[in-house]
Amino acid sequence: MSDLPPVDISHDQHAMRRSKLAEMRAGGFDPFRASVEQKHFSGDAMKLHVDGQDNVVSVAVAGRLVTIRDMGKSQFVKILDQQGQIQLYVKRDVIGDEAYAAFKKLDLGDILGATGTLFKTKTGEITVRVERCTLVAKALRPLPEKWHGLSDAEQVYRQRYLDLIVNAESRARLMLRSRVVSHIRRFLEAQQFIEVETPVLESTAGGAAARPFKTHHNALGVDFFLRIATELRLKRLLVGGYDRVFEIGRIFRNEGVSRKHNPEFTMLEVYQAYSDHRGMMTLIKDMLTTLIRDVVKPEDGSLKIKHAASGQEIDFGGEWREVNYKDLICEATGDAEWFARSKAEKIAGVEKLGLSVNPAWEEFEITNEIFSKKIEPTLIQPTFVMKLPKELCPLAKISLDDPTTIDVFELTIGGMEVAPAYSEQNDPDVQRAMFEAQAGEEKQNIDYDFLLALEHGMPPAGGMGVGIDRLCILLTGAESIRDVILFPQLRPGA
RNA sequence: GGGCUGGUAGCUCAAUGGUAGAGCAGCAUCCUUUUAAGUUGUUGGUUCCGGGUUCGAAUCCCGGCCAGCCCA
Repeated sequence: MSDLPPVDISHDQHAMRRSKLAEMRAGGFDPFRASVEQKHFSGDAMKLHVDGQDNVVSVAVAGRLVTIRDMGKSQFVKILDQQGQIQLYVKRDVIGDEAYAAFKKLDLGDILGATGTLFKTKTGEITVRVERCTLVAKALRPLPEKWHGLSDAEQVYRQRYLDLIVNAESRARLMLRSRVVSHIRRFLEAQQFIEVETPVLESTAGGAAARPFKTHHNALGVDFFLRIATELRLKRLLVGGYDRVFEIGRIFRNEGVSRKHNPEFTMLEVYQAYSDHRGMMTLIKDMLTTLIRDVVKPEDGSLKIKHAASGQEIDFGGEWREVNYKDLICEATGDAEWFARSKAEKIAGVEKLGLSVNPAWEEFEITNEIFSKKIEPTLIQPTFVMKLPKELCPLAKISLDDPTTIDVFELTIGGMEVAPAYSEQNDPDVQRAMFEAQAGEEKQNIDYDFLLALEHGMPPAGGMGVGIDRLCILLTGAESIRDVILFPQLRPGA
C-alpha cells in the first residue's frame, strides 16, 4: 500500500467517508454492488416478537443507520425504513471479530441490511440481535443533527429527503397525505365512481377563473395552456355516458405563491349524474367523516381534530350547519336589506366594516369581500354555505326559488373553503349565454367544443371539487401548503 | 410587486465595531442491554455574494441572490 499524503481529513466528513469507501473497495467489497432482501419492515418485524420468547423469531430488515450507541464490544444502533425505526443489537461475540470491526466503521446515514432474532431489552425495546449484516449503500454526506433535526426551511423544502429522514413529524404528515388520497380513491370506487385522466395540455384553459401557464408544442407548432381545472373535460364524460366519474389531478395556476398557494396543486373533481348539489353534500360528509375515522384516527376515538390556527376543536361528528350566503352577509352587515342597496351604499357598508374596496368592482365582488374577509375565517366548524350569487359560479344551475342565486354549496371548515359543489348547468343555451357574458371581449377563451358537447345532452348532475392540499393542511394541522407537498415550488436554487 | 425578518462549522445555534464560540456530528480513547447513552482528549470557518465606511466589519452602509412572515 502506497503512503497516503500526510493530509488530515479527520474534520472533513465527506472526505472521511470517501476514504472509507475507497478502503472497502480496495479490500474487495463495494457496497454499491451489494444488496439484501428486505423481508420485514421495522414495524411488522417488531409485531412478530412474542413476549417471553427472546431469540426465537428470525427477521431480515433493511434501512438507513440513524443512531449509533457504541459500547466498545457491542453497540445498539437504529435503522430507519418506510415504517419507522427499529433497534439492532450488534455484539462482537455473535457476529465475530472481523464483521464487528467492519461494523464499527459504519457511519450515520449508511444503508444496510441485517438478519437476526428478536428479543426485548432490559428497558423493554424490541430489538434485533444481529447475526449477519451487510452494507448496501455508503452515505458520503453526513446526516443533519440528530436531536434538533433539520429546521432551515429552505433546506427542508429543497432537500426534502433529509427532512424525511430526520424529522419524524414531516414523514408522518406527508405519509398521511398519501393515505388521504388513497382513502378518497377507495371511497369513491366503492360507490362505483370511475377514475379517469384528462389532458393537462389544453388549447383553452376553462372551468375556473385563473391565469394559466402557457407552453408550446414544437411538432404541432401551437401554444397550449396547462389546465386550471378538470371540470369541462369531466362533464364531457358525463355526456359520453360516464355517470359517476372523478379525477384526482394536478392543476396549474399562474398566480402568487403563499402559505395557501402552490403554483401546482392537486384537486379532486367528482361528478355524479342524476344527482345534484344536495347529493354532493351527503357524499362529502361521508367522505370526510370516514377519512377522519379511518385515516386520521383521533386518539380519543371521536371525530374531532384540533384546528391549528384557532386552537379550537373541529367536530366532524355533529350536525353540519347549513346557512345561506345571503343570510350570512345580512348578519355580518347588520342590514337585512343589504342586497337591495345601491352600489354606493354597499361600498360604504363594506368600508364601515374596515375593509377597502376597489370602486371598479362589480357589486357581487364588493359583497363577496365581506364574505371572504369577515365571514369565511370565522367558519371553523364544518359549514355548508348555500345559494351563492349566480355571478360567482357560471357553471351551476340557477335556483328555482331565487333567480339571483345558484344551487351550490361551499363547504367551509377551519375558516377555509374546502369543497365547492354545484348542481351542474346542463342547458347549453344558458351555459353559452353565461360564458359570453363572462368573457366579455375575450370570446376566444370560450370553450365552444364544450358547448357543442352540452348540445348533445348532459344528464343532470351534481359536481364537486376538493382541494386536496388544503384538506391535508386541515387534517394535519400544517401551517403552510408547503408542508403537505413533498416538493413545493421554490425559486431555482441558490 | 411592496414591507419586515433572516442567511455564521456537516446540522442546531451564540458572538452588536476589537483574537469568530458552544452542543450534536467528525477524529482519537475507555466501555458487551443502550434510549439525546456515558468517559477523556481533540480537529474543523470564503461569517450567502459583490462593493463601501473604518486603524479594524459576522456586526455599520449600498447593491444583489435565496428563504420565511405580512400585505397587494
